[in-house]
Formats: sequence, structure tokens, C-alpha cells
Amino acid sequence: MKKINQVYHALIDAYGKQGWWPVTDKGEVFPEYKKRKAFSEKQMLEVCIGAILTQNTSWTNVEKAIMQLNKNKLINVNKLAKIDQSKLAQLIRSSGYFNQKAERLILFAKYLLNNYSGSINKFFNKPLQNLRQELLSMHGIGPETADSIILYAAKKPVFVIDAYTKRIFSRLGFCEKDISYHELQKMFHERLDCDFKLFNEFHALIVKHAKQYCKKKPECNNCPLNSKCQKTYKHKNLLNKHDYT
DNA sequence: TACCAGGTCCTCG
DNA sequence: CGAGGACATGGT
Repeated sequence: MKKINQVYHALIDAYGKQGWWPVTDKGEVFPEYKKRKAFSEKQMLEVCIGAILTQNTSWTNVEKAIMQLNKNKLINVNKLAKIDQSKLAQLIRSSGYFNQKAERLILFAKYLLNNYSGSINKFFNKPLQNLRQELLSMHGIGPETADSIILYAAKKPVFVIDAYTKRIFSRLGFCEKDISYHELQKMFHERLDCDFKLFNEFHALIVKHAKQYCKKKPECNNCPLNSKCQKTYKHKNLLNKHDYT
């Protein structure tokens, strides 16, 4: 079995299934995505919104913002496309960078409205690569946000790379810490079965593990990947900050 | 108190 | 290209 699969199974054993993406329902934020047969348009839009709002921001801050949007019935393409930008910015204040993000949400909604009659389903009903190119062409949507939307909202198989992925897999010795987004994504695509459920679960586990053990300042005691890690940080108290990578 | 958090865009060299 | 800065809140 490939080493990368061993890492996946070790994470599953340690944390169990994560069941991402977190979605809200009736204005409440649920920590887990309940097993539904298919996302509604509203739920898909909420994932897209969450993907944009969580750019370099903690998810708890994003949850507060999404609850505000829910309260104001703004998880809706038509309404988002029309709302005053400064008003939207205040509603999503908790998610940080609120002026930028308000602009990005409105641009995203307007794009759907102008090109797909506001239908996310229509937009997602495109080949993965075309969808990805279109997402990347939008202002404010870079590779991670695009891939999060493709994987968690459109449910198509692309591996999401984020700061956590780089941190964990460089520490494991799979790559350099400054590897490019594209290169690291290629590593996962070449080594894993092309299965959106696998990509979904794996990435969610990476986030879980990065928050629990493989933090910026790693806590290597009892780390479930300890035996597979090249950097055990056994003497972490003696390390300088720059050695944490 | 300072640092951190599921990035992206812009500007410069 | 790539490095560096701007964007901003809330939790620890």
C-alpha cells in the first residue's frame, strides 16, 4: 500500500469520518453535514459562500457570518446580486476582510445570474476542468477556493490543497514546505484513486489533524502520525520557532 | 499581548 | 515568476 494511503487510514482510525462540508439549516449551524441525498441549491450556494468567507479565516468566524446571512435570507443568488455592498460587508463583518469578501460574494452571485440564470446546478453541470477554469477566472477565487467549491459543493473529484496540507505533508517528508499548490495537488492526484468521497474525507481529516496535533507549533505527543513522521519534534522545547516547519 | 486562522490580489524588482 | 504587503475579525 502506498504511504499516502497509510496516512489516510491512520487519520481515519484516529478521528473517524468527518462528513464535510459543514452546512447550516434553518439558520442554525451544524458541526456536521447531515447525510442528505443531494444538496439543495441553497446548500450548494452556502458551501460556495463559506469557501469564500473562510479565506485565511477561522471557521468559527465564518459561521457567525453565515448565520447573519441566513437571518437576512441572503443565501440566495438573486438577493446577493442586488444587495448593497457596504450593507453586506457589515453582515459578514465577523469573517474578516469583510469589504473584499462582500465584493467577492456579489461578483460570484452576479456571475451566476448573468451566465446561468442564477442556477448553480446548471453551472456545476459542466466538466470539472471547465468549471475550474471558470471559477479561477472570477475575481477573488483562487485555486483553493475554486477546488473547495468543486469538491464540496459540486462533488467532483479534485484534491483541495491548503496551508494545513502543506504543513502536514512537508513535515511528513512528502514534499518541501514551499511546494507550489499545483505540484502538491499533482502528488495527491497521482497517488490516490480519483474518488470525490475519498478526496472529501481526506482533506477534512487533514484539517482536523492540523488543528488537533499538527499545529503551527506542533504537539507531537500522542500524535497519530508519529510513527510515520520524519520530524518527531521530540525535543520541541529546544527548537526555535523557525524549526517548526 | 501577540499570534493565529481551511487565501487572493496587487505591486515591484 | 516570487517576494512582500494589504486586507480585518475573534479566540487563546
